[in-house]
Amino acid sequence: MKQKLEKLLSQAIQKLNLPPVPIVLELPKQKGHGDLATPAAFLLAGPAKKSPRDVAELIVEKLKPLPSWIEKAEVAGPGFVNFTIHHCAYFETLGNIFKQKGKFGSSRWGEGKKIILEFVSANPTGPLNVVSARAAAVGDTLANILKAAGFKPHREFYVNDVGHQIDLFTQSLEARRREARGEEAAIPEGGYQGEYLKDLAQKITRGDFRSEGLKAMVAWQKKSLKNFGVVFDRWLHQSALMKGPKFSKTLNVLQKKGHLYEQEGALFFRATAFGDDKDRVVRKSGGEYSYFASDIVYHADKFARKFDRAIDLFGPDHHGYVARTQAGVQALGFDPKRLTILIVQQVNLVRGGKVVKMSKRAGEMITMDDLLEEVGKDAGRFFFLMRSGNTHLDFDLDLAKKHSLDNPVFYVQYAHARIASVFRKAREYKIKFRPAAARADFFDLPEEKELVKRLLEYPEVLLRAAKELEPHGLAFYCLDLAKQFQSYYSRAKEDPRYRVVDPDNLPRAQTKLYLLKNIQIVLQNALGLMGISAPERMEGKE
RNA sequence: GCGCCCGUAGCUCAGUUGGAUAGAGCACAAACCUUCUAAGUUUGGGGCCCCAGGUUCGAAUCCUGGCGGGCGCACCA
Repeated sequence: MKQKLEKLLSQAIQKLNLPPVPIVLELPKQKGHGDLATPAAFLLAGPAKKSPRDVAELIVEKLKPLPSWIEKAEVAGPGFVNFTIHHCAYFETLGNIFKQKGKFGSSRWGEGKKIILEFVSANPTGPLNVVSARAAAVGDTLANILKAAGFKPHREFYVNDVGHQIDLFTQSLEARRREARGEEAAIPEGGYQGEYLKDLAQKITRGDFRSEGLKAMVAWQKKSLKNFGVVFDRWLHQSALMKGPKFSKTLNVLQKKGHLYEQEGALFFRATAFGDDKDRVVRKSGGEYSYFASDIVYHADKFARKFDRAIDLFGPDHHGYVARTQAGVQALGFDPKRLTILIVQQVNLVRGGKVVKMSKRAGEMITMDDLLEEVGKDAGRFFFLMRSGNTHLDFDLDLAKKHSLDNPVFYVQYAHARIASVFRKAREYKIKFRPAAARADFFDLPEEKELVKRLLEYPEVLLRAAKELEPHGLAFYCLDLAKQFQSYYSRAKEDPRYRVVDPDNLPRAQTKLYLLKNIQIVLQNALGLMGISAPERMEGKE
């Protein structure tokens, strides 16, 4: 419908001998401004040497005679052209949604390109925290969104199982074991104090502490993520990457291109040549390679594995690494645009209106497992997805676990469940839903047209989320759609024309069931992408 | 000091890439239950879009300079 109108408009502009301009069609915010509007006349006012209003008038003239699906086209305001679309045309579009079902909203924008998303990638030294949970929700949902937009996404977790932190972890674990045997032992400076190491130290009976300890931590993180609905395609261990031939090969490439130099016994990468503020150490003077070295190799490996694009989600404490990582990729000769680094910002847990203070040292931590247990997967994911990833998030624990409709995730799920409930009611009345029995002439209430307009927005919302790599638009869309539906539904109390299940008027009932089914499809699609369940009925009333 | 992010209703935040009179939820005030789920809906008040310049038909949105907040600036990962 939109495309058809765009075409008509560009034809009209051509007939006026005006230069082609990109046609923008937007949904007017104001009621009374029609269903679609274009500001095209503003862009053409200059070349035409006329006022925007006059140009708009000319365009409307040239559009005549209007096709039957356009009710009217009028000039308004300083030069907008507003179109009112016949409600039958909206009814027709429902057929598309109904036919496409779970595919409605998908596109081929990504052209089947392979895209790797690396996220969470927390150190295997302890349980996952709430920022990791946020990264998991955002990363996983982005992968789903990109898939719907025509990419082939791959989820990867990079396990940093090498280096100083791992040494500390091993030493802490050993200290806990000696402690358990009644020996005197101290956790090393900067080591890991958490209680979980006490349990772990007792469980490990054979093999070496380092590898068994890491194995247990990775398994734990894997389990936490699975409970949150996030399953990675691959867990890549840094140690494996460093053992392979790729490591020296990649560094040789940098060496040959002259991007490395030695100074004071250390090997430096000339990151400043690519926009970073400092050159970065690749091999320390002690002979060990830095974390950064392995990260460059990892990114080279991503592109060597034929991924067209790579997306990294970094935690708030790593944003100083963005410039050097981009620099590394560029120095290796890859187009830096192929790598996008997103920052997942800090999470403040709020309880009773106050930020929950956490201290890692004192062991006062709320982990991802704690959060999941307290608020559940659905609320957890929805709350993380309500905000853009790169802004700080206040996570209201009290609200998230409320089983009432103040809770946005419940509100959306309730809309879905309510539709399911209407269908159950229809069966009680022996009304068998037949989509083909829906009729345009019973699709006549203004709210119904508005609802379909909302449904038609969904593909654009989804595509936009994919382009911007921002899932929060989807969450807001669900809320808007749910609200619009609830409002429509509620009118049945005062006005029988809004009642769906009316055994005395079967065509009307069928038409409304058809509309509701389409709303349900879109809600299911959106919730599905976010990894949130779409329940048939709401339970657990408090 | 340098870099990145942020500043919109009392609070938490949207704002369709520069469009019409800036929106939602919560909170506050009021109205509606012989119902397809009131676990709901409707209405109302509430704004120097941090400040000052600039760009143009038009700015919350873009540019410059400030102010305020967060984070980062290791031969740690």
